[in-house]
Amino acid sequence: MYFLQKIKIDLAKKINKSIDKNLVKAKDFVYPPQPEMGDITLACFNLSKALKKMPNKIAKELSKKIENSTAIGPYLNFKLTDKKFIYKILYEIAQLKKNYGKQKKKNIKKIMIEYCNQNTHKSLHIGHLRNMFLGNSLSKILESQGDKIIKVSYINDFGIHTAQTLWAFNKFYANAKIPKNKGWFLGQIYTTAVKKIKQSQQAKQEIDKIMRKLEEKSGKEYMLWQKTRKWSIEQFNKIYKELNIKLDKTFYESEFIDQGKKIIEQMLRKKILKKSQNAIIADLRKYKLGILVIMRADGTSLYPVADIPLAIYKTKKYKLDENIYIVDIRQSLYFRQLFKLLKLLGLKSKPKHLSYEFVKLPQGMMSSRFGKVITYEEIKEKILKHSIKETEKRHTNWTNKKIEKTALDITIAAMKFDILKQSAKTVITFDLKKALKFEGFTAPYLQYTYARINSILKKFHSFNSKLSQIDFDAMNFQEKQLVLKISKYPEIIKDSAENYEPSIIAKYLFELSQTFNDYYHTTPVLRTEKKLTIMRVQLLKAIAQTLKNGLNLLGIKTINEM
RNA sequence: GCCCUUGUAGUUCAAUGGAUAGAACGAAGGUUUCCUAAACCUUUGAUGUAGGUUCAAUUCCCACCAAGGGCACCA
Repeated sequence: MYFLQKIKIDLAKKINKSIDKNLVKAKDFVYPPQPEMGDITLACFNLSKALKKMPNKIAKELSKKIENSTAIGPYLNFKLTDKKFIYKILYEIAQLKKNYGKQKKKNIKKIMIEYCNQNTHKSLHIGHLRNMFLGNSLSKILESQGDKIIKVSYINDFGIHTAQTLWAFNKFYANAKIPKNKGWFLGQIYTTAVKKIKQSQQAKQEIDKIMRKLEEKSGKEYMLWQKTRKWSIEQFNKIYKELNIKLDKTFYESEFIDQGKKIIEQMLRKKILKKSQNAIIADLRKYKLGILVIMRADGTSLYPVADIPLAIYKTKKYKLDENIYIVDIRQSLYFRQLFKLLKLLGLKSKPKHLSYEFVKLPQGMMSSRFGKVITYEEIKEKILKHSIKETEKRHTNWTNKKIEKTALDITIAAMKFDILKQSAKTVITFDLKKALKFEGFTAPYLQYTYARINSILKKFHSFNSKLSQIDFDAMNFQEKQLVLKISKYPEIIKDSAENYEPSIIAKYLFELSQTFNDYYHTTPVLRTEKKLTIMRVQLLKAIAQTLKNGLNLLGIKTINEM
C-alpha cells in the first residue's frame, strides 16, 4: 500500500477514535483548493448530522485533539509534508522506479479489450486514432492495476464497404498507377465510390453482385478482395508499429462469417430470430431495443453474423472475466442489441461496451462515408513537418537522423496527447492548427519538462549519497508541494482506471509539469550549496520517474534531449 | 415521432453536492551575462433561460431554448 493511502487510513482511525464512532473513511479526505490551507482536508458536513453539532464546531474540536491539524470553518486541514513523509515518498519512488503507481491484486481478472477495429478498404482517420489511443492507454492503465489484459483487434474486412471500394476500383482505377501507400490509396477509392454511387443508377445492383461473389468466395472479385485486403492490413500493421501499439491477437470478420451463418440458422430455429420482408431480423422491441437486421433480403451478411460467433469464441477460448469493446458511442444501441442476443443464446459472459464520443472537425461531422475526413497520413505529415522545423531551429548541430527521430517521437506524442487529454465522454473538435501548437497543455510541454530534468541529472555527478542521509528539513514550500503532488500519483492512476479515463492522468501530469517549471525558474539545483543540490537532485529524480511512468500509461515516450 | 448526449471565458477544455469556478490557446505587456525561452511572470475574461431540492448547486430534479448523435438491410 502506498504511503499516502496509509496516512489517510491512520487519520481516519484517529478521528473515529476521537469521536468514538466509525464515521470517517480514508476516501473522505480530499485536497484543499489552496496549498496554504493544508495538504489534505476533511469536510465536517457529513459528520454534522451524525454528531448533531455544527460542522465548524466539530472541526474546531477535532483540531485540538489531533496533531498537525487546523480548523478553517467547517474544514479540518492537515499538514503532511514533514521530514518522514518526504523521505517515505521519495523512498517509494526510488525503490519502485517504473513500477511506482502500480497495484497488486489478489483476485486477478482476465480482461479482454477489443479496440483498433479498423475497416479495410477505407481511410484510417482521426476518429480511428481516438479509438487506438484510448484502447492502448486503457489497456496499460488497467494492467497497472494488477489485472491480466488481453489486447485484441477486430478488423472489418467483409462489409458492404469492401464491395463498394472494389466496384469503384474496377470502374475508375483499373488502369491507375498504384502508389506506394496502398492502404491509403484504397481509402481514396472508397471516397470516390461513395460519390459515384450517388450518381449511378446501376451502382447498387453491381455492388450487390460483388458482395454476393465475396460471400461465395469466387470469381475475379474475390481475388481482388484478397489482394486489396492485404494492402489495408499491411497499412494497419505499419501504423501500429509507428504508434507503438501492440496487440495480442487480431480477429477478422471474414473468418467468422461461415460459423456465424450456422449460428443464425440455430437462432432461427430457436425463434430468437425471424424472417421479415425476406431479411432475417431480431425483433427486440419487447426489450425496448428495436429491431436489428442480421441478414439482408438478398441473403448476404450484416455485422452481427460475425460478431455473435466471435463473442462466443472469445468467451470460451479465453475464459474471460470481462470482455470489453472499445467502440464509438454511436454504436451503443447496436451493442445493447448484440449483448441481448448473446444473453438469449445463453452465453455467460460479461460484455461491456466502453464507448467514447466521436471526433468532429471545426467544419462539422466527419464521415468516411461522405468523404469528409482527415486521414492519419495527412495529420502525421503536417505535424511531423512542423516538428522537424522546430527541432532543427533548436539544435543546429544535430545530425539529420537525430532530428528526424526526435521529431517523430514528438509528433506521435503530440497526436496521442491531444486526443487523450480530453475526456472520452466529450466530442472532440479536432483542429489541425491547434494540433500544431507545441506549447501549453501538450505532449511536447511534458516531454520538454522531462528533458530539462534529464539535462540537470546528466550534469550532476553522483556523490552516492544515501536517501536517509539527505537533509529534507531544508525543503522549501514549493519542494514540499512537489513531493505532495507526486505522492498522489498512485491514486490518480487508480481513479483513471476506475473511470476508464486516461484524461485524468494527462491533466495530472500537466499540473505536475507546471509546478515543476515554476520551481525550475526560481530555484537553482546545481549552482547552490552541496547539501541542497543533493536534496534537489533526489526530488528531480522522483519527478522525472513519475512523469515517465504517467506518460508511459498514455502510450507516450519521454525524450532525453529535445 | 421515440431514445440518448451536451450547453462554462473570444476559442478548446477542467471542476464526481463543498472553501475565491481552474487551465490552455488567443489578445496585451514583461523575463535570457543564470542548470534547455518547446519555459516563466503579469493583465484580460465564463456557468444558455426560468423555477425547485439542499446548510451548500456548474454538478441533482422540472420546464423552456439551443446544438449533436442513434433508431430495417453502413460498421
